[in-house]
Amino acid sequence: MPPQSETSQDAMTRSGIRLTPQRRYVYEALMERRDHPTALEVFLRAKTRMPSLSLATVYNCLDALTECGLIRQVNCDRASSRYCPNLIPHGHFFCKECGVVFDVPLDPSRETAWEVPAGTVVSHAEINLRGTCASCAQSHPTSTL
Amino acid sequence: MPPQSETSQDAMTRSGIRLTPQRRYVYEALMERRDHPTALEVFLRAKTRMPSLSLATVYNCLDALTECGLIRQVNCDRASSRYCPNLIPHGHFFCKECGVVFDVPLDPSRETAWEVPAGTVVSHAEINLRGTCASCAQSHPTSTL
DNA sequence: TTTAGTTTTAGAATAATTCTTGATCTCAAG
DNA sequence: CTTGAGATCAAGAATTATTCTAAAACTAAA
Repeated sequence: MPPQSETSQDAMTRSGIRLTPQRRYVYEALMERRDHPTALEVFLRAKTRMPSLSLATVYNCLDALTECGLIRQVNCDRASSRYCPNLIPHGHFFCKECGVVFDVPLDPSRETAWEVPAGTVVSHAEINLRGTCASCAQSHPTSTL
Repeated sequence: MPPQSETSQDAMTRSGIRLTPQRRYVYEALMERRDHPTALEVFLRAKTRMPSLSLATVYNCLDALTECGLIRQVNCDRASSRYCPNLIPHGHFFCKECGVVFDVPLDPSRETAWEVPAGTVVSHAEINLRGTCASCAQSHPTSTL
């Protein structure tokens, strides 16, 4: 895990991959808003700054950035993968109504929340919540009893 | 949520969809082993009993069964969806080496493991663990220090 | 500079899933 | 019993996100 103070350059050097202009633009496109864009959305954002950029390169760059731990890939069901620059461990909430995705802080005691057989090595935990976000729930009189 | 004593017939009637022969074969193909088959694997299993069955119908049936709450769809990254007849709330572990998928019991205290904004309605929580299963970890001398 | 390895690009290919269409089935009303 | 509306099924086409391929461009080291 990269320490919070590490620069993106550091993280990539450590992983043995180069911080090319394309990778920098892709990373910046992801950092420029605190949302969870798809590869296509990242492509459209980054393309304004580097018109020669291709979608295949965006996929390559997102893979490279994910592999060196600078960003995270986020999946919900079989929808397009989304990408998240928040490296602090957290879960994700997906609103069924409006499609919004937001980070969900985790209680540090969550380590005890599951039991795996002895000898199992858990390297990554993914927590996805689905439901209705506060603003969508409000415009729905369904649960107002 | 269907009570544990409810038959599959009951669950489908309650949901207003019919328990057709195709849906029954698909459901039985899933129940016949305690694993997590893909739609294609379910198709191959069920086809031995009903050779006229088509893959599109298996997808339809799995959707119908998922919607009426008789089975669960399980996703890991962007791999094919898998299906799980275990209705007790639980997570899933995915082995990166051998691809095995198994159920992970959850600690009942997990409800407090995340914090969503006030007004958010969480209808479903998905917990996916990735790593190395016990038998793969054993054949790897990597963590033997 | 050569050279080997990495990266980018464009477009083709892949694969899981969904869609479309017409046939078939089911159930309830007449 | 018929009949008709709606649900379901099958086959294959279509979709779509993603990966692959091959050639060009780039980079860093010898």
